[in-house]
Amino acid sequence: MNIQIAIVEDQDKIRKNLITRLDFFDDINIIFVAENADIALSKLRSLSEKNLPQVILMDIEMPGKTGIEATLEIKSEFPEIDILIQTVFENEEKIFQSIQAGASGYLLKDDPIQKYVDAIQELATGGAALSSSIALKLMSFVKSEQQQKETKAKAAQVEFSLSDREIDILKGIVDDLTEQQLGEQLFISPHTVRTHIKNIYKKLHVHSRASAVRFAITKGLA
Amino acid sequence: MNIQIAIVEDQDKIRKNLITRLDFFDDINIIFVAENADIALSKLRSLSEKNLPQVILMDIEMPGKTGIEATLEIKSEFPEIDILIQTVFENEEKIFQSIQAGASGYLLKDDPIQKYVDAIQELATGGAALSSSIALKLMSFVKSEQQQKETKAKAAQVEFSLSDREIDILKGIVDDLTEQQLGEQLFISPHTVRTHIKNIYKKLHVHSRASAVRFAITKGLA
DNA sequence: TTAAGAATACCCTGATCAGGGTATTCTTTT
DNA sequence: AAAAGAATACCCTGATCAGGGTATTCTTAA
Repeated sequence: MNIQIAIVEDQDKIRKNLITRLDFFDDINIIFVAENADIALSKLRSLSEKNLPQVILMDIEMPGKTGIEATLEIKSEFPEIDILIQTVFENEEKIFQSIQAGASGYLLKDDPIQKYVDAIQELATGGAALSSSIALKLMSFVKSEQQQKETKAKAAQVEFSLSDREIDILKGIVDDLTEQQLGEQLFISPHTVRTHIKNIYKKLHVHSRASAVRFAITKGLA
Repeated sequence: MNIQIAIVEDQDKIRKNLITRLDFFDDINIIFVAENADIALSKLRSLSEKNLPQVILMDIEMPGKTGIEATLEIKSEFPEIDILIQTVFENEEKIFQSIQAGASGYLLKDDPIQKYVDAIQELATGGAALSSSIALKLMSFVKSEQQQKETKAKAAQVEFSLSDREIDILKGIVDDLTEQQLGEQLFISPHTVRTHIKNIYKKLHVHSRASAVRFAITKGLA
């Protein structure tokens, strides 16, 4: 099948290189090339809907509007166009920003041209495309997103050296139990609960249940 | 470069199919094949460290231990082995579980064999490999993960119909201000603060600052 | 235009909390 | 054997909170 694409890239050399290498593939038609985001946008606006590119190859580092800003704008005006970000740097921050902005893929500039072609084809058929190192970063993000919560809790406990018993008490505070109720639940005197709470406050440098709850939840101890 | 792999797959047909198709590639050596997780584990244990496979192709749907459980076990015993999950279903839940368990890649069984080879090579060189539809799911997860946080806060405010002023008060509670302090900060009488707090409690069905803080933070209002 | 909601303000009372002590027992570490 | 930390328990006092009212003003929506 034939895929219409556009290229947005400020550097002459890279742009020309891309064109010649992609031109080699018969099923990929480069319908326009722009050297910055604004030119790209005005070209897009001048096209009739049925002549729009399906995929835009977008450089991330550009003078003026960055590829991320351009992606945001293009996606809001032309949501059906898939954007394939290309960059030389594996900057984690930028990767997430691009995804946020609505990019459908992320390639590194030293990926072989076949990768580009594969990626373009996958985007055109409704998938996403990621360089393997980018995929790795994404996966570790997803992985840590969960694990961090678990690991973090123990780290916080160690950092503030709360004892196991104090964690019990802290959880009770988060659950909004009175000293009385906590005592009953843990089979200790409410006086003891009070003592524990005082010690917890000292360790966490807080002076109220409200801030203890805030601490516990934000540190993942709840 | 030569890559040593192993295959864990319960279905005879698929297993044989994989073997013949992968055998075609000279730089991929299948050093063993197992029909379930336990057999795979014992084979791994019988090998000396330098003869371990670099990559294991793991079916996710298997009788007995699932591919996810197997991945967890293998990764804890042999962390340096990369695991490439393969499945027929694009089950979101399973994808995340696999990543959690430590898988380095995720393929669909109808991906062409070249994808398998590419994926194996990328894993062997330290990257990750994802089918394009899986990549898409991952990206939307990452995307929504951020956006949800923003959207959620307003949704919660609407859901519990807290007024803007009540949100001010709620934030003060999270910041551990007394009624007195809150009054000074918002230029209103502490009595008024009290009234607002009572109304907030009624709307949120809570009866203390601690639970209000918990609510505010977990709903993203803080 | 009338009702409802939001923001303001005040009163009262009992409950709970916060912070200050002190003390005993047990385990663990030095 | 001594010191330190953790868990237990009790006392006291002033501060703050929670929940129950009532009331006025203003805006917005029915």
